[in-house]
Amino acid sequence: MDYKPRDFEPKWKKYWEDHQIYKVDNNSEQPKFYVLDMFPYPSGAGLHVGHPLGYIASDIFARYKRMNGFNVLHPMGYDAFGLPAEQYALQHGVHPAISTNKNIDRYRQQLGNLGFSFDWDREVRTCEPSFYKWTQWIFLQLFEHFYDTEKDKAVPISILKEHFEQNGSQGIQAANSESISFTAQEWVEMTAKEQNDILMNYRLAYRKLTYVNWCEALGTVLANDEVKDGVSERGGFPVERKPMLQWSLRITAYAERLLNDLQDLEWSEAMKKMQSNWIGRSTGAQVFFEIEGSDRKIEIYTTRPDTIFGATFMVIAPEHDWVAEITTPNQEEEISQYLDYVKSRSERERMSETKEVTGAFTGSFAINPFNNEKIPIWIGEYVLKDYGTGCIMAVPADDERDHRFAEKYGLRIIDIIDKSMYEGASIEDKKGKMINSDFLNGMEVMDAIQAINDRLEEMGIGQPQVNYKLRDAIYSRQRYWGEPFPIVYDKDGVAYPLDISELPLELPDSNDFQPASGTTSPLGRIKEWVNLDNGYTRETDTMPGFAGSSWYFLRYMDPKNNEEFADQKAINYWKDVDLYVGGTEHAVGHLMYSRFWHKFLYDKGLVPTKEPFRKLINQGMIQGVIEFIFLEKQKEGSQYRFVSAELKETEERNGKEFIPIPVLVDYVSEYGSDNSHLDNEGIENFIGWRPEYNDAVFESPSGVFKNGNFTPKNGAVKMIMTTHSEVGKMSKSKYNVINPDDVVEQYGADCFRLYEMFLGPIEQAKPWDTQGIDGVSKFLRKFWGLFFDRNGNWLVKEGTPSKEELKILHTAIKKVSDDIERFSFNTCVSAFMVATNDFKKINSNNKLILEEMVRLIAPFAPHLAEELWYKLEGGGSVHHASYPILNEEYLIEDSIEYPISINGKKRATAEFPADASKEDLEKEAVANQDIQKWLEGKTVRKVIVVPKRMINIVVG
RNA sequence: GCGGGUGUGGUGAAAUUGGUAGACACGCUAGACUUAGGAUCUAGUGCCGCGAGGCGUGGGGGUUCGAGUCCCUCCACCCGCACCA
Repeated sequence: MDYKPRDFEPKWKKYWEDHQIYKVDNNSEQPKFYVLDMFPYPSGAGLHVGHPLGYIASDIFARYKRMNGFNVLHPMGYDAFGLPAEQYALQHGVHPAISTNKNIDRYRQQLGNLGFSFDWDREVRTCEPSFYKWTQWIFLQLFEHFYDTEKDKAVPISILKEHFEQNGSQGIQAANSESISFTAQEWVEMTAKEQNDILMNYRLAYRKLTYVNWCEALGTVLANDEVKDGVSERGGFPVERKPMLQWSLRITAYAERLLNDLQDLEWSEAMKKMQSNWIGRSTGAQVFFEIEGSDRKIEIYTTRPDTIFGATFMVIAPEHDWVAEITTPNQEEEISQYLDYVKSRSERERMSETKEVTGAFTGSFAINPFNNEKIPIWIGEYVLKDYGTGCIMAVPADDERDHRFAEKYGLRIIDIIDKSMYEGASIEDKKGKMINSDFLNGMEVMDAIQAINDRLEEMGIGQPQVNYKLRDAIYSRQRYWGEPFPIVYDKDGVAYPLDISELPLELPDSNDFQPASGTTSPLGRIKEWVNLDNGYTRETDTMPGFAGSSWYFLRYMDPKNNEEFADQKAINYWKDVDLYVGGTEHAVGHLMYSRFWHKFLYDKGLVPTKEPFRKLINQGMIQGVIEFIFLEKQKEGSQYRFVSAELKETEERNGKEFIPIPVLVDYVSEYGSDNSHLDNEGIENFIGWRPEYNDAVFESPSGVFKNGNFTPKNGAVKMIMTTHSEVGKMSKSKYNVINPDDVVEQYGADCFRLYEMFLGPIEQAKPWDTQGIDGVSKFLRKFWGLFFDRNGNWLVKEGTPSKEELKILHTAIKKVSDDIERFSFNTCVSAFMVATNDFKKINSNNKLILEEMVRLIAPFAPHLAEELWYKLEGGGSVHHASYPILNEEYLIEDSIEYPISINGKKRATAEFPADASKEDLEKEAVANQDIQKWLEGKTVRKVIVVPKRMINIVVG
């Protein structure tokens, strides 16, 4: 009987489901282990072979831990709200709820195909009211808290109110958007609206007029991490900066903790670096400058306060609040022209054209507090409104951008640092001796920074300050498909939270979910939902895609709870995620927000750990091969002409232009190789798929193909239309998606699992290669062949295993266990191959040995293992059996083959008893026949013996 | 520009603490079996060389009895960030 996975894989899937083999209990005496995958967006394209890579790895690990006596939480769910799901729904003209559910069903079926050990009873969907009730609830908790910078934790807003009533803003230590001061008396006399506005300045979830990333094409604002290179991450649409009244989360309050706690995480250095760069901590100083003819002082932030004597001008951001105020009448024209220019530029242009500095003079001057010199104040695009104070003192001698600006506008440059004693030091290195700097002269830069900071504080015009690049997270989206905000407004616009009894606030059903091109959200159009009987109105924006994913991992612990986001007992049992597997693309989005929410819940005593994800593994992308043929650029109405890759090369040199057209990989022969091409049949298929090219001419060195007729050249027997291959992301638009279902259909789920692992290290990107899978399939048949001969006869024999059999087995146990622990799954697979080959060689069919082998392979090939376990044991599930235990005794060798080297080059090998003494080995090695001829005429100076490893003879 | 990573046969890769480089596969070559082969089995397969032997982990240099592994330096590619004051 041959290995036929199709015969038994479905049977066991059903068995596992019927018998709830993977059900997880929260009440267990066993130690816990939480293995989590980043849950997928159920997009319309379905899963491709890249998605399961991480799921397979985590499933193997979960199964391994389970067999080792852990109570393993290994759940799966769907990140079903947010832009991708909604864009799909819009494109296909169906309601997002319907398309999302359809996509989920497809994902569920595809995932089910692969034999994962998920406890499906714990499935979560972020778009279900029972789930987002608690997303809304956590949002309200954020709304009801502020960040106490003294206690360094979140504290209820009621405490803040009490403080204001008694002391006003005096002595308040809280993270805020801007510093405000008022007395207790003033507070008490304020209207509800005024008080509310002040509280908004402190809430962890707050509403404020901010410059946001507005994406017209998507009809919504986006968070910073959703914008890449000035365009939206989803769809690549232009993004502009625009002031809007939006909800934000005060993640910046947690910046320091988010940075510091990275240190204890078992994440890759790259991942930690990405996060710490995103947080972007810098230390410097805040300095106030007087403005000539005004009693206001302008605040700047600098990391180089020591260079203040070289500050010959100031630059403030064009969006800075004070621009109008400090612009003098005769500069108004110029400034307003410049502002128009800035406005006309897209975010994209602003980011890509950074070499050219631009600006305009406001006409005002600041006063250098140390020498009373007048410093002209300019506005310039290169100063960002969001960072620091939106205003800098420019030191052209010590900053490249300031230098360019000064050169362009003819501003003064004063050298303030002598770097002559530091060869190769760059303009921005903090090295050198201060010159032209009054009381700082002669000091080293680092000392000067200290000295000037002290002086600033003495004079009361500044102080050391820490700054972060991290921005608060914009939390409003002007879209339909998201969690509604549990917020209502009175007629003054004061925001009130809904009571928990009113949660979930369900998303109203509507077929009018198109995003508006202006700034109103689709929900705003549902008047009966927005307007309440008491005259209050609802918030019409929805929450962003990252809302649900910021806490979903906690919900799996107790997914059906309707009283709490999860039962405290469950949370205290499962605590945190021990192993989290997912892609690097979430480095600064999801992973940052989750850590932030988790820390907030930690402050509230609702979770027992500071960090949600202890260990993180980033699976590499499985890339697809994209195949192109080339369409000649042509005049309107003329015939389509395609050429092969070679022809394109030559014709391009003659000035012709071509457009690469992707071809379905199914039509390409030998795809991914140097010889990838379309043959006659391939071209017919291509035309069938793209009928608009029905009459096109196809040309290659092998001939011409047109209307089904092939005219050969150079004696060719068929059309060879060479394609151009590229390796890239698998995507529907590139027609290079491989569906795991097809692979499972052909080879079986176990083979698919094993092959994806065998492909290479889990963290590495690698192209999908259709050829290699045969090797794994062959291995599975060989493994099966240890149990059955080709006629289906049972080969397994009872008896005492031989020493040799035990050695092969335990070598495999050691290798596989060690390699699972270090997430080296590709080498596990090769260890199985080695063991199988070895057993085959000695015709081993011992039952005790094979039982162990079946348990060893169970996490990798769960169906095969279950089938063989059933044949061996007659019942029970191998997945409830224990993992094989290594007995080192079986690995001990009687004799060892030593390599013998001369001056480090291997010249011979020889077998010696394992317990041979160093002296004997030395003597024997030198006496070795093969070695002797190398020693002729040489003197042996030294012999190095590393027991059980090697022998090296040093000659001179 | 800054930060991180990678570089090993024709290909995917292995080598866990400095100790036989290329395990395990794919591919390729030859052979066996077979009505057939895109099935199976056997042998071979880093490169150069008939051979003895030499060379070999991106290049160059160093430490060491011994370096893919450690140090210095240069190069290439990939990823992330990028006017952050």
